[in-house]
Amino acid sequence: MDKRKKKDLESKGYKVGSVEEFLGLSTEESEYINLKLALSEALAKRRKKSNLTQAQLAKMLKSSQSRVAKMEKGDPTVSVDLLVKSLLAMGANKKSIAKAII
Amino acid sequence: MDKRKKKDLESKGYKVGSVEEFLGLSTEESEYINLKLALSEALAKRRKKSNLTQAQLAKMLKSSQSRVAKMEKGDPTVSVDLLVKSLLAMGANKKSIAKAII
DNA sequence: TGACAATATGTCAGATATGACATATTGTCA
DNA sequence: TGACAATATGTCATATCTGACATATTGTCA
Repeated sequence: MDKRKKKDLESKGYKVGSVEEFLGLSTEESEYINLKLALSEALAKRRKKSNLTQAQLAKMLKSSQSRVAKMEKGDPTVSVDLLVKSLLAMGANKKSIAKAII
Repeated sequence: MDKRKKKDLESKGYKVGSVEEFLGLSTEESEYINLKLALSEALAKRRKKSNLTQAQLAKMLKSSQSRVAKMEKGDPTVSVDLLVKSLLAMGANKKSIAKAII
């Protein structure tokens, strides 16, 4: 993770640890964020493929447009749980989720 | 998902929808539970491979023995988020997580 | 350009997950 | 068997996530 990337993430609202930690190890953090972003993208892709607006999808998921937007943006207030449940609700299965993550 | 399985899950504290829903479709629910159980098992396996007790792992994760036990049991109060974060903290990467899910 | 649809961002009350603790159960071995 | 280690279960205050709403920004097309 380079400085550019860090700024990107911070601008999205992530706290990316202290400078020491950041310059040191913690692939752990970046792997987590990466995994989430992979799911986010999979969700957006699936929605677009289905020709749905965020508002329409939100209704299907019994959620709200704003939360769908946050999901697709990888907002830090969105959990992996919510992403996974949403993907499953859209017809994804374990296998396709695993594929999206790799 | 057969009746046996349902009872299993219910005995673990899951509410598996109404009878109608249960007898009908909702692969969605079972896929979610399945995915969680896959991560649970991966976690337990990894811990045992590392010859750690739940208490030792809990310390590493800044969690508690009881929560680790719940993670490994696939307790419904444990989120996919926590499972993923824990696996990453134990040295897993996206790829190995994806593999565990499939 | 303006007008309208779609998406993004900020905030918050209520819902859910979390670590921690107590305690119960199970496993192991002398 | 008893004693001790490991794991499981129940509960709760606090932390985090969620849907909902308001509103801002961006996209599109006549």
